[in-house]
Amino acid sequence: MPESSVTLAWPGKARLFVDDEATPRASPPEVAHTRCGRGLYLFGDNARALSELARTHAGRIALAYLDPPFLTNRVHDAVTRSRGAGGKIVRASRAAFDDRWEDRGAFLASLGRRIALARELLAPHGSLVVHVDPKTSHYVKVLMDEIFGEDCFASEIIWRYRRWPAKTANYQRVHDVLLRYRKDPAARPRWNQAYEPLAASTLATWGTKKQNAVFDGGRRARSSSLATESLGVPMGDVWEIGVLAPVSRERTGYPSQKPEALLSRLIETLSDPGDLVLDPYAGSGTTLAAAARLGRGFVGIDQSEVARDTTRARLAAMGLALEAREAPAKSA
Amino acid sequence: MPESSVTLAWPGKARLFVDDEATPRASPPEVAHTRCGRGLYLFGDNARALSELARTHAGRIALAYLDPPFLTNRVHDAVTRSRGAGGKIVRASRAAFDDRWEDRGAFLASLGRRIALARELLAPHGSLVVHVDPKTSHYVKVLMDEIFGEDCFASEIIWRYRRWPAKTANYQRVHDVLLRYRKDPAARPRWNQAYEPLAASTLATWGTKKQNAVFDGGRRARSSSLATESLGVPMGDVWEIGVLAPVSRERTGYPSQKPEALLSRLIETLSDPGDLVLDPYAGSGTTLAAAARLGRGFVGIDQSEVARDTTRARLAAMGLALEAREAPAKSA
DNA sequence: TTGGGTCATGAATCCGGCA
DNA sequence: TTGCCGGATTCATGACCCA
Repeated sequence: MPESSVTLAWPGKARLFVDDEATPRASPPEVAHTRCGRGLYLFGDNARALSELARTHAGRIALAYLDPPFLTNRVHDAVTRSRGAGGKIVRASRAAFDDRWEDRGAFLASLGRRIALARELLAPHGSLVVHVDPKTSHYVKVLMDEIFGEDCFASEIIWRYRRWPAKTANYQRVHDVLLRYRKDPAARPRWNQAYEPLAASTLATWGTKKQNAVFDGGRRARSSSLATESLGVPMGDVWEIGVLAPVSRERTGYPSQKPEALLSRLIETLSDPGDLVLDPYAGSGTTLAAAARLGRGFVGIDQSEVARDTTRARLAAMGLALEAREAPAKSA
Repeated sequence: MPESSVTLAWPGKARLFVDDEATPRASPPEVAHTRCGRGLYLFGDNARALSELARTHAGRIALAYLDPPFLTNRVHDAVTRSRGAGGKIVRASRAAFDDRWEDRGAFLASLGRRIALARELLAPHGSLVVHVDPKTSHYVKVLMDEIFGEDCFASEIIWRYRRWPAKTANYQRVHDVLLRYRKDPAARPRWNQAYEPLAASTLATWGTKKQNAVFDGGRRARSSSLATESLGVPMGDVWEIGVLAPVSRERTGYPSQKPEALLSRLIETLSDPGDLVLDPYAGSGTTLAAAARLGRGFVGIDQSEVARDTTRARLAAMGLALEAREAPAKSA
């Protein structure tokens, strides 16, 4: 069956793989490379940075995590708090990233190009995860089917969270979507099996012991309970992880910050210690922090000064310093 | 922003609204209309049946639920169990529906045409829900954005279930996707607010009392706990509902049968008693049974004899009989 | 150290006021 | 009329304090 025969079409789609694309803002001309422990941080436009990495990191990335803006058509601010003279808390906000686009086509062209560039850096056993919301996920999935090939699609992961209620005549949105693709479905993938707790109904009937399917002359009989402890159910594709609490110590003030628990689960299951994790939309640096904590190397990219400063402070708090700049590689 | 500028493209997409489409099998030539209490059952090709309904039911449907095949490229069998001579259980299987397609384009053309036809039957306050899996949902969503207009998109509902764990080097799939669109975003929608239980952490801190945000001259002050009981948190778009247990009383043997709890939630929140619910892929009749139980009228359509027989038995068990055939309406 | 009670506050959505 | 802005609403949850 020719599965990839259905694709997205829009005026100007050809821009997708052209360097001179319509980005919301002028990008800084050069990419600054900085070391940080076993990690690397690139300050500059991520498309340009990914192109440069092709010379040094092709085929070396175990996990690429992309958390692009969600096509909100707004500028998002970072909020910093400090104590003023009278002990009063003073709030300041700086633009962290610009999520305004000419139209959906421009958004998809920009994202698609970066996905394709990041894909080139993946090891055969590697995978790439894109984090989106349920308004954009469908377009992005069809685009990724075209870029990767549909047989490389691995999972639609649902991140389910709880948050403040809003009055609306609709089911309230309480999930994000993570799309995972593999570089090469023929290669043995990186995979560290994780488990989640048994359902309450299972615990009531079976306790924490393993169940064993019993067959009676080809027919299914009542399962028996084994002496072995169950590890739990294999991790599913719906993850219940809390959003960052407003007063969480983890919170940096950077908008759209993701919880480290989410990234830790991805990194632990999809990479081994010592592997390299890539985040081209590094933002507050959650991916890099989680990777470092789990003994993985990392490559982070962002073009926003607020993002760079936030990440630097965050890694410094972990004892990792962004070192002095290396000479930027000449752009290709 | 011209949002609908991105659409799906495939060879032969023009077939979408043409009557002579590529269906996997020849469809029966006529549609048989049967009454059933306050309900209506149409036996025959659902595209033809929906066209016929345009003459009698245009603008009358509060909720259309479409549970099409998931592009599995297989024939799905219904299994019936009966006791044979020696008291032994004898199993028989009959083909229930054919889910083989020339390619994805043919599948989308067929489904899209039926979605467009069902849309015509919706009341202004009505909505249409398509039930798919995470492999097809993305294509269907982009198609529906084109049919309805993107501002009519209401929710991506995640149905999360638990099932027997399988060993696989991937996150196990434990969810289906339901896409909801509204006919007219300007009309006041049918909406009966439902609630789910408060989170454990909230119960621990606040009990079952409502919280109240307090503002002190524009600035945020400490929230207070009110005397009023909280109703719980408004229903979200991730629903945890068990699949039918293999031995459930509800189970009919029809493949792909959905739990009545899932349909009941949709019907209760999106329609009022006395409203009409439509299911063009009626299958085992879950939607019709749930609608009847909740005091809604229904219109069911299916072209499979197994489906019709299963539905008839199911409704009969509820005290509803499919009456003798009416004269089929002449096709347009 | 631990556990219970209290504190602080994010950000979706609606609505009313005002330009 | 329409569109923008800011106030009101409301759970969720880690931090913090104290015994």
